[in-house]
Amino acid sequence: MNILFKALNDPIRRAILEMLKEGDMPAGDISDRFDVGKPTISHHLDLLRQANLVSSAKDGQFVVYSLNTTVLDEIMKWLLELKK
Amino acid sequence: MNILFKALNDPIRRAILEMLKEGDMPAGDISDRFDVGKPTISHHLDLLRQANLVSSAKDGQFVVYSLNTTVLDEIMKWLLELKK
DNA sequence: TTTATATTTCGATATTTGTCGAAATATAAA
DNA sequence: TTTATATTTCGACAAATATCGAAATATAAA
Repeated sequence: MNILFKALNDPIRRAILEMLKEGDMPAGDISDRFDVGKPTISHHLDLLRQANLVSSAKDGQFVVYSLNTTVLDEIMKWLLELKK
Repeated sequence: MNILFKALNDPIRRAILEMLKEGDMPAGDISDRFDVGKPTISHHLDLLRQANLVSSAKDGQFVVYSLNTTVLDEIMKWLLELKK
């Protein structure tokens, strides 16, 4: 829960998730769309993976990232509980 | 959106929201339930108010805080969009 | 008016976080 | 095998954040 909110608490990471919604993407392509260095994006991707919001798979020299939305249910459940 | 996720990215602030779900509460009573100082809680309450997650009303010498769940819709909408 | 209680503001500090360039690792292409 | 491309790891640094004690502010009680 903690790590989930932490992962979502950054505009770049949220934008990455929105991008991955349109389809899987290698790290480099993700990086190209932001004005920060590759090591920074790599770090953001690492946090997203720790939160289980993305998964990654190696494809040749590329590392392809995919969105995983199932963990979002946890947050939604928490939010809905608060609204009850 | 940014400020909302930021406000939710702290276990104490989330616990405060859960407490306020059970009913309005003055700052002191909230503070009593945590192992951090009153200035710290005051700061957390300030962040929650900035995010519009709580409102406060003065009642004599007390400042009573109330939960405001309407802004949570914004997050839920964003989460649902991601799952589409 | 003086004293007590409730809360916030201020100033300082330790920790966390986002960022970078350089170096390391891994795979592909020449 | 050498060179090029993709990505991550490392080490460092600046900015943001959580926390505290002391002081300031506001209201209530004596």
